[in-house]
Amino acid sequence: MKRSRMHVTSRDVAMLAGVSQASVSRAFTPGGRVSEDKRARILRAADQLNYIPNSIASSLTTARTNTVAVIIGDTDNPFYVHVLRAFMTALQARGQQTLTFTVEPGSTSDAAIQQVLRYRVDGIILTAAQLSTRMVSLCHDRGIALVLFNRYIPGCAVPVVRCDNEGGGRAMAEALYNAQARSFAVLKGDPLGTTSQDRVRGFCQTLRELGVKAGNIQEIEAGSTYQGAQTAMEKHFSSKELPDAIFAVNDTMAMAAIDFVRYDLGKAVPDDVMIAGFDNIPEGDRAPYNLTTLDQPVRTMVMHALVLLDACLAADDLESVHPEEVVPSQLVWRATVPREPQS
Amino acid sequence: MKRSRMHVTSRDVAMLAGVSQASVSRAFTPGGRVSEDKRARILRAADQLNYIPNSIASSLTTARTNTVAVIIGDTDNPFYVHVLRAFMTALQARGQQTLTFTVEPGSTSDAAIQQVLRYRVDGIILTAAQLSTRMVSLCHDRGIALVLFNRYIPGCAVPVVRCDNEGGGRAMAEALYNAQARSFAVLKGDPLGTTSQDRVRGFCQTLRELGVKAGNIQEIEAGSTYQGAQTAMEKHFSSKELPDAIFAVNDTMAMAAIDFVRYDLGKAVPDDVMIAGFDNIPEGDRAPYNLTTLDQPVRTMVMHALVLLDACLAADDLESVHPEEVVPSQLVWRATVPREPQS
DNA sequence: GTGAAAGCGCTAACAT
DNA sequence: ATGTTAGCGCTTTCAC
Repeated sequence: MKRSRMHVTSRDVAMLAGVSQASVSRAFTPGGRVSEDKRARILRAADQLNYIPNSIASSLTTARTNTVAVIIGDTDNPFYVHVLRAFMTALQARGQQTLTFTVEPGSTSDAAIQQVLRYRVDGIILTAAQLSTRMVSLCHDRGIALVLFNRYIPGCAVPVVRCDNEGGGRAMAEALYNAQARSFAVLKGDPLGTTSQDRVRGFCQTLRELGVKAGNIQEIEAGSTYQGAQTAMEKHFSSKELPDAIFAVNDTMAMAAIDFVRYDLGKAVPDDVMIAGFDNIPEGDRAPYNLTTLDQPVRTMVMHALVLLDACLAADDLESVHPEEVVPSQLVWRATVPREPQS
Repeated sequence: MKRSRMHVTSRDVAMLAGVSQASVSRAFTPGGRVSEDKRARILRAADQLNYIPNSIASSLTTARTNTVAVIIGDTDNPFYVHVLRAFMTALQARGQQTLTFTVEPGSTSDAAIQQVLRYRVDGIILTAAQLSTRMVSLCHDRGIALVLFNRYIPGCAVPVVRCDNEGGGRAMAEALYNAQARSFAVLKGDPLGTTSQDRVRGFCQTLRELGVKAGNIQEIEAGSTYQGAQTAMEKHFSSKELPDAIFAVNDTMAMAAIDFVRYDLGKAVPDDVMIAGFDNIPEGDRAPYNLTTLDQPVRTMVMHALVLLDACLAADDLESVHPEEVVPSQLVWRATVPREPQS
C-alpha cells in the first residue's frame, strides 16, 4: 500500500476494461461519444481501481482549470467574510474550485495575482483590496477574466459589480436629516478604498445640499475596523460633545461607535446620538445593536459577478467586456435612528 | 493583443535568450544550476515577454501542486472563520495555495474531498465538518496528507490537532462551581461533532464529581449557531426559571444567551445568571459581552496542523504518521462569571 | 464509435 | 553548467 496504487491513470482503467485510453477519457467527459455499454464497463473498471481523473493533466490540454481565485482584503470585516462565503458556495454549486487569497490591508494584491496567474485560474475576483493597473493589464493580456467586487479602478475599464455606495450615502444623509439631526460625524474607512470614499462623498454632499454647514460635518479617519472605530471615537469624543448623528461607513464600525457611546460615555442610542451603518451584516440585527443601516444585496451582487465572469470567459476578445453593474442599496430601518421626526 | 501573447512558454523565453528550454526551467527553479549571467539573461528575456511559469505543467511532472485544501464546515461560527483565515495566512506565507471548500452543516465532506482529489492537492485540512472513514482511506491510499482540525474520527488513525475540549469543559465546570453556581444549563452544539460532545462531557462529568445532582444539570440542544442558541433559550427559559449558570459550547451561542437574558428576560449577567463560552473569539471581548470563556490557541493549533501536514508529506509511508496533538485551552476570566466567590 | 498518435508546458534524468 | 531526450496524464484531431 505504498506508492503502488497511488497513481491509477486512465491507462490502467483502459487496460482493465479492455478499451483504449482515449475511450476512458471520453467516458469521463460529459459529452463524450462512447457507446453506453462501453461507458458502463469503463466506469465499473474505474470504480474498481478507485480511479479519479487528474484535473491537472486535463487542464494542461484544455487550458481551463475550472478554478476561480477570490482575493479578499478585509477579512476583519464580517461583511466580506459573508461575501467570501457567498462566492465559495456559488462557485462550488457550479462545480468550480475556489482558490482563496487574503491580502494584508494596505498592501496591494499584486503579489497574490502574480501567484494566482501561475496556476492558470480561469478568473479572478477581487474584493476589498487594492490593485495596480499594471496587474490589470497583465491579466488582460493573458485572457484571464478579472472582476472587481464593490470596488473600481478609476480610469480603468475592468468589469465591476458594486453597490451604489454613493446613493446609499445620500439616502442615509436624508434619513438622518429627516430624523432632525443637524450636526454629523462620519466614520471613514480605508482611505484608498473607493467604497468608503463614495459613501462618504454621497453622504456629505447631500448634507451640504440640505443646507448643513461644513462646520457641522466632521469627517473622521477610522480605519474601517472595530478597533479603528473604537480608538477614533475615543480620540474625538472622550471629552468633546457628540454630534446629533454618526454615520459609519460600515456596520462593524457602527457597532464600535454604539458600544463606545454606551459603555464608555454612558449615553444612549438613539436618544443622545443616532448611529447608522452600511452593509447590513446579520450581527447588526441582534438585540444589543438593532442597527439602522443600508443593505447590500450580497447574493445578487455575487450572482452578477459570476455572470460577468462567464461573459469574460466566453468572449475570446476581452476588450469587448467591461460593463459596470451597479446594484442599489436599501435603507433598513431599525432602532438606532428614530423613524418618525422627533419633535 | 488577442490569443497571440497569451501563451508565452518557457520555449519562447529560451528562444529569445538564446538558450535551451531546460535552462529556462532551471533559471526559475530555486536550486537550479545555471550560471549567474545566463540566469540574468533568461530573467530579462522572461520579463520582456511577460512570461509566467505554468504551475499546472510543472505539477504534472513533479506530482506536487503546492496546494492545500481547507474544508470548513461551520462558516457561521466566527471562530472557524478565524481558523480559516489563520490557515490562509500561514499557507500563503509558506508559498502554498489554499483551495477552500465549505460544507453544508449536516452533510458530510465526502463530495468536497472527491472533488479536491481530482486537483491533486498536496494535503487536506478538515475543520468543523463530518467525514466518512471511506474518504479517509481514499486519501490514505493516494498518499494525500489529511489532517483533522479540532475534530477526530473515533477508531480511525488520522493525524489530528485539537484543543483539549474535555479539559476545557472540566475547567469551566470548576470555575462555575467555585463561583457558587449550583444549578446549570449546557447549550450543546452539533450533536455529531466531537468538539461539542467532548466539552459537554468534561463539563457534566466534573459537575457530577463535584456533587451536583443530574437534576440540576440541564442539557439543551442548541444547534451551535447564534440563532440556534437564541431559539433554544426562548424555548427553555421564556417561562421557566434560569439556572445559576449557563455554559455554552461556543462563544457565539454564549453571546446569544447573554442577549436573550438581557433583552428578552430583562435580567442581568452575571447577577441573575452566569454565562460562559468557549473559543475566545475577539467579538466576545467587546464591551457589551465581556465574556468569560476558554481560549483556544488558534495560531498554535494551525501551526501544529501544518507541521503535521509536512510530516505526512515527507513520510513516503503514510502509515507511520498519525499522532494526535492536543493543545490545552485556557480560562479567560472576564465579566460574565464573578471572579471571587460570591458569598 | 473507436483507436492511434500527437501534443499541452514543464521537470528530470542523461549525456556532454 | 548546459543541451538533449523522455515522459507526467490527459484531450483531441485524425483515420478507420
